[in-house]
Amino acid sequence: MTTIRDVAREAGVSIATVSRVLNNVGPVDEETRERVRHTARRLKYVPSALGRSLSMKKTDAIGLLLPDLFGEFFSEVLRGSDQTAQQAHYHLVVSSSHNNKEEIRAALTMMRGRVDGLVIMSPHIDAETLNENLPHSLPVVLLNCCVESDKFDSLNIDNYGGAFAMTRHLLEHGHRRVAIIKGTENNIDAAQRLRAYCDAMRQYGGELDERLQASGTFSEASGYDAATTLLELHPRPTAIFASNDSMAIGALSALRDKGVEVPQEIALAGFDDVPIAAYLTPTLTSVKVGIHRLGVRAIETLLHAVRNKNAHRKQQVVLPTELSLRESCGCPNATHRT
Amino acid sequence: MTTIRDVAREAGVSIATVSRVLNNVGPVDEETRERVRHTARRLKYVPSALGRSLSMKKTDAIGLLLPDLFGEFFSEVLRGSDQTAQQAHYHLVVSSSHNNKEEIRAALTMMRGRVDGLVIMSPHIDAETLNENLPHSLPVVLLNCCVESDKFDSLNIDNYGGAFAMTRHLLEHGHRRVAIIKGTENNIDAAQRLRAYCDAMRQYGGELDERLQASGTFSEASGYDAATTLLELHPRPTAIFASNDSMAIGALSALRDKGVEVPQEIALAGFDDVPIAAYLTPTLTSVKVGIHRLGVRAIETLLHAVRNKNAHRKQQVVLPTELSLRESCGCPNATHRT
DNA sequence: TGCTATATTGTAACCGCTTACATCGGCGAA
DNA sequence: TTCGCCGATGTAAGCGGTTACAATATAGCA
Repeated sequence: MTTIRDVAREAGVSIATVSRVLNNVGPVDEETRERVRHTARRLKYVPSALGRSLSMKKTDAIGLLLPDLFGEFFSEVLRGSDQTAQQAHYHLVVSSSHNNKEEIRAALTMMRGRVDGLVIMSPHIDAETLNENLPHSLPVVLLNCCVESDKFDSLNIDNYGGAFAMTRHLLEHGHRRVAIIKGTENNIDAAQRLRAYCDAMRQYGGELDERLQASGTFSEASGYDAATTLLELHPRPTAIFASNDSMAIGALSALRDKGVEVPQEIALAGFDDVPIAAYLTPTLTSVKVGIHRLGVRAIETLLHAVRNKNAHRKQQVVLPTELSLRESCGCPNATHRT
Repeated sequence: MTTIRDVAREAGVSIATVSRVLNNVGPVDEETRERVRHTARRLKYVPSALGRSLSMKKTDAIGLLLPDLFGEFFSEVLRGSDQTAQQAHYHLVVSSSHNNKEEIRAALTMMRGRVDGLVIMSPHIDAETLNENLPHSLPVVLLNCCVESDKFDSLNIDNYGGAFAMTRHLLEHGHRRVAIIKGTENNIDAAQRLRAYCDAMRQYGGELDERLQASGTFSEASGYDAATTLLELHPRPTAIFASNDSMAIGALSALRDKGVEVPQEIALAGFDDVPIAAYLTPTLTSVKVGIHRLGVRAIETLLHAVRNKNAHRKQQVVLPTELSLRESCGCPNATHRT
């Protein structure tokens, strides 16, 4: 692999001159410039990002830590992030499936020195672990983490607001036995959504019954199983609120297999509003989060921190949600495809 | 940020000793070892990946170039890749939306020196561009690229075989007017699938009619539109083969909106067999590619190349496909959920 | 002609790490 | 005792860049 020294030798100049030419900095004689350019091209020279990073103390890369990569949710976050990072000429170093502190710790140290900043999406992390494993100077954006600290920028989905609004919406359809398919145990999103569901049920005359709270793990399969379980109840719930769209899709499948009409016999709603929600049969009512935008915002926030060398005032933002009302909840004038 | 020098100074040893302790290499007195370890911990020292990479000439990172990040297909490839890379203690540097040569070129040089190897998934790249922009020594695995060269490891989906089998399957259901929703123009996968469709139609008594070949771009929306167009034909097609699952999902949605029963009035099949295919209504018949496995294989192949310093014999592999027969094609004993 | 300002280029230090080689005691064998 | 060996540690040369500073040449000007 050709280095800057090879180019310098071939062009008969010093490495400083080569560097100057290639970075368009400092005065260089036009003829020399041309000669260096030509030599570099001839030798197919490409500067090593590594050497540059080391001496410039910046890597032009940012790390993205995700708990998982399964399903449309993460894929959308990633898409938004990649797009935004790329526009700013940054690279994305992705790392997923960090489901406990130890894995997170390992990932954090692995990223060390490799990236200029970090977007962390981890329902399991706490402020202490972060402080212990991150240099104070490294810009970090927490995405949907349950860390309450004004030392970090954070972006959170309004889980409570969204779930509350959706539960209330279902209740306003006249349902009283509204079931919920819960998300993964100990998951902060899952917990907040569940709490909102309970509060709304209590507040708007829903029938609060523990048996209406089925367990799930945010996967299609768990949604399928949960719905199957719920169908065995007497009396059956008349509406099901799945804590995310994947489980709603699984539930939908189960209901269909059992010959239950949605929304006529049982209404259904999800959370996240993934792109395919609008293409399901029936179209799926969901809590719109703006996942792609979430990724975009995360990177934007991080880049801002990077540019200010992390000396800026940290912001804790809660992104509002809205309801995407479609057929599955029984809305008469459902928006079909948005 | 503390460096190895800080630790050395604090511990009263040379940087060489610190390095030896931290890497468990060479003989070090037990007491010294303990002292260094303790100092490192006290100073919260974490070796910089950058410095290490530069001197070791390896980055422990591999690059993944994707054409896009939209939908479950890429998300699954990525998931398989990440999982495999992580197990081998490698990082993934992801970069997407490279839709023309220039963007690819840019991405290739950006990756330069940053990664130990590259997985390239690009329907648009050609061997020449690759050779010109990559050092000969850099291990590369081509994923679904239309490059015919024994200079590169490559992994290809058996587009032709899969599409041929699916078209044939639809014809064997008794359909003669089988329509296809084509993929993005100039896309190699799209072209191969179309060719197989035509061949199968010709060979097994299908009605070869250009109007049965609707345009699409691999997105749900384009599938929706294509199906809408196809429904206006007289006579209508009795089966639709979408070139990927996203378009099949869009088509399904369109058919339902028009009150067309699937599979009774029109049979439907997709390609890729994304995870949710088994959860749709009706469950979607598709060509199973094993997307996750594709990502796994790509990384495995690449790591093999990395370990052999790219001096191994390159292999061109075509991954077989199989049919996942479910309800949407009208199969009586459809596999429901696999 | 001598002096200074300026344009161009080179020298070398540094970024943080690994590692080949040198150094230095201490110990067993001749 | 003396020599060679070995274990423990330090020294310094890279890895591939950037850049402050020095050096040189050239031109402008008094």
